[in-house]
Amino acid sequence: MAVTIYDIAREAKVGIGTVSRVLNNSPKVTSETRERVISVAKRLNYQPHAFAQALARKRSNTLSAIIPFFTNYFFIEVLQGVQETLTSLGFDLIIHGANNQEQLEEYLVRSMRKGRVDGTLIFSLQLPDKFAAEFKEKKLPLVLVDSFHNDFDSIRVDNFEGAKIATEHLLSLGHNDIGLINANLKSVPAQERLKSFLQTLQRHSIPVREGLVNNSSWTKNDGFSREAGYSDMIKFLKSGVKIPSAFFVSSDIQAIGVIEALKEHNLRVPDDVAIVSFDNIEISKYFGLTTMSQPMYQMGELAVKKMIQRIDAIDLPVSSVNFTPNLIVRASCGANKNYVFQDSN
Amino acid sequence: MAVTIYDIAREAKVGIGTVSRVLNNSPKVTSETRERVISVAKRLNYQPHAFAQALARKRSNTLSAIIPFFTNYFFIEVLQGVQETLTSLGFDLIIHGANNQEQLEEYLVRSMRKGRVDGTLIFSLQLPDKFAAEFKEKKLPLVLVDSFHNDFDSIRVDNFEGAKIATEHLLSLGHNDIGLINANLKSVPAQERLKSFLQTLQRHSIPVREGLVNNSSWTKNDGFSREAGYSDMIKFLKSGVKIPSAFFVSSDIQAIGVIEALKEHNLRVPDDVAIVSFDNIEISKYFGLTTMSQPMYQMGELAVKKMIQRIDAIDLPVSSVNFTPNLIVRASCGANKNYVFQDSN
DNA sequence: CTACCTTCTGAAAGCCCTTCCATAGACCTC
DNA sequence: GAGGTCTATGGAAGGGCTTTCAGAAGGTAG
Repeated sequence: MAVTIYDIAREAKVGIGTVSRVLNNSPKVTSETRERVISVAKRLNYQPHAFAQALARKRSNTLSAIIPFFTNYFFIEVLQGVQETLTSLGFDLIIHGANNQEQLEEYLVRSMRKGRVDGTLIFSLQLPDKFAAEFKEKKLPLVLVDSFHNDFDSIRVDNFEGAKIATEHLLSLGHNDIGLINANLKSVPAQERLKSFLQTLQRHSIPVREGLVNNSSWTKNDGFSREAGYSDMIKFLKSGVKIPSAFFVSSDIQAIGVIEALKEHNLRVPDDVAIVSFDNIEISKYFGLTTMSQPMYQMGELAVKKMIQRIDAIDLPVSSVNFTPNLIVRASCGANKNYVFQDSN
Repeated sequence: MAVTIYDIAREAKVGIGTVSRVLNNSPKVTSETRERVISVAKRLNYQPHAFAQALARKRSNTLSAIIPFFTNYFFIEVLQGVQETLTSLGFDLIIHGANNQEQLEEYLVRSMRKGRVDGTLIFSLQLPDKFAAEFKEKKLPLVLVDSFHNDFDSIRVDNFEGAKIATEHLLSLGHNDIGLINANLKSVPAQERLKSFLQTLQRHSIPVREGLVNNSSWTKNDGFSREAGYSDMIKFLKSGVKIPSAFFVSSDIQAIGVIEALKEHNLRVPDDVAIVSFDNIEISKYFGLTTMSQPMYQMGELAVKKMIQRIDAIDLPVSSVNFTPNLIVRASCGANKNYVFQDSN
């Protein structure tokens, strides 16, 4: 039924070895037989059987990606980078959306199934120690994106540098009384963004008034949510602390809630309060948010390149890359009075 | 190096056939030998080799999904339904993001590679005739989501019913002068939504004034874009036609542009103009859009179920399912004065 | 013309599994 | 106790490919 190399061999009056050699561009075939085989293969509309190839080659040319389920623009973008790079290399991508620890582990087990995939990409999820050990021991290629582990390649965003740029942007606009609406300090990015915010102000000798630093106590999504931003801002407004002229908010999604809360108290953004946030998720453009953009596509691209290197040489020294986020100036900081949002910005 | 059933057979002092039977839960094994084999397999940390299995079973237990990368939220939601259902069935999902016709075709070719996948899901993309014929001839399972072809199973949203519900919702709120901001009529959903809008008004004996029906001339994304909504609304406002009390807008993303345009002309939503749109994309809740929600997760779920059926019986009659969208009442129609958006609604 | 290389080729082995087939042994039956 | 049935089991075959290996064919040199 399906065309195999045996069919081609018969029709072209050669052996199967020769057919295989032709199809794999081995140099040791006369151009005459090569032509003959190729023409027969075309005529029969031959398609190689991927699994048989993978079995014989001990190489599947597919990767798996484990992702916290992608309601989030960040992943789509990164994924696009991953996927296009992979395609250009002839690889396939198996997607696993994990909503919780349990699923993550199930998918890790699957990814470890011998031969199934050549490597695994993990996005924004903490690698459990148990699996770290197992991947390491079995020498299975693993690359972390937006996550970190000492023993594996990782690609992250430099939260430190990003928060610094964001804070300095506000400083450069003349603000010298700046508040912080942060996520929950349980999250590493929140810790880093806080630390960098404080250090930057210190370096510029700007004091931070009591009550201006607000770390979220929300646990859901580590406080990276609209709800957290909204309620933390409401809490601040009710605290009686004098409102600063600007806020650095640790994520766009929180900033949306923050703006909502400000609006309810008749405070306009940016006229009364300037806002700079972090992430540049898709909807931030609809809100005119000035924010720190992560080079998502490139991160995906690089993740794949690292993975390929790792597959080819599993014992390469581990590397960790930090991407510096870019400042996107829109309306919320007050610097771009003419901001009109377009589908492309 | 890697543990195979031969290793297990040797250690457990049985034949490989027995090992295989145990691992596949065949009933014809004594519980005694079963136990022995299982304990050895556990001890050796045996993992079956997926490709060898696929080769022997002629079944790969993986599907491919071809997706337009730009439709973001819709497909992500659907995908979640697809992926979770698939996982529960032990299937894997290979993702192909197609940005253009060329890529679509490349991925179709890949999906047809013998044995690679058991079936292909196509999202929101038109299946080229050439491939339709080939899939049909080779009897490769194919299911279309948010797309249609006579020869294959498809799962869609009932645009007709949706537009009717949306229009009737506006009528029920007392509007009897309603405009339409539609996408480009090149797109089938736009055609259906227009037709249903007109028929519904006619059925209720509501006349449609000259100039109230606005079909977009944008070609990018068939006019399903914020830009199109914005500029089509601006054009309407400049046309001199008296503004109706409500608009049905053919997609949420357009509605966002429409609202922007209205705002610029100092028209408030819903006080001056009520808006109902279509899709219920994620960000619509941030804008308080009253809209028609598509049961995206369920569509994904059903797509998988159909696919599994199709794989098991390729000659089943072709089926086409239409999901009826749900009306989500938020602020933009004026019916829900208390709407406060929450992360969950 | 023989001996020796080279180059190309066919076929077998191997990748790891499932499944079919034949057989050994247990158990019945008359 | 011979003949028959049934069940559990071992092992070969087969799935489609790559790769190794040995040998055929052709060329070169002495």
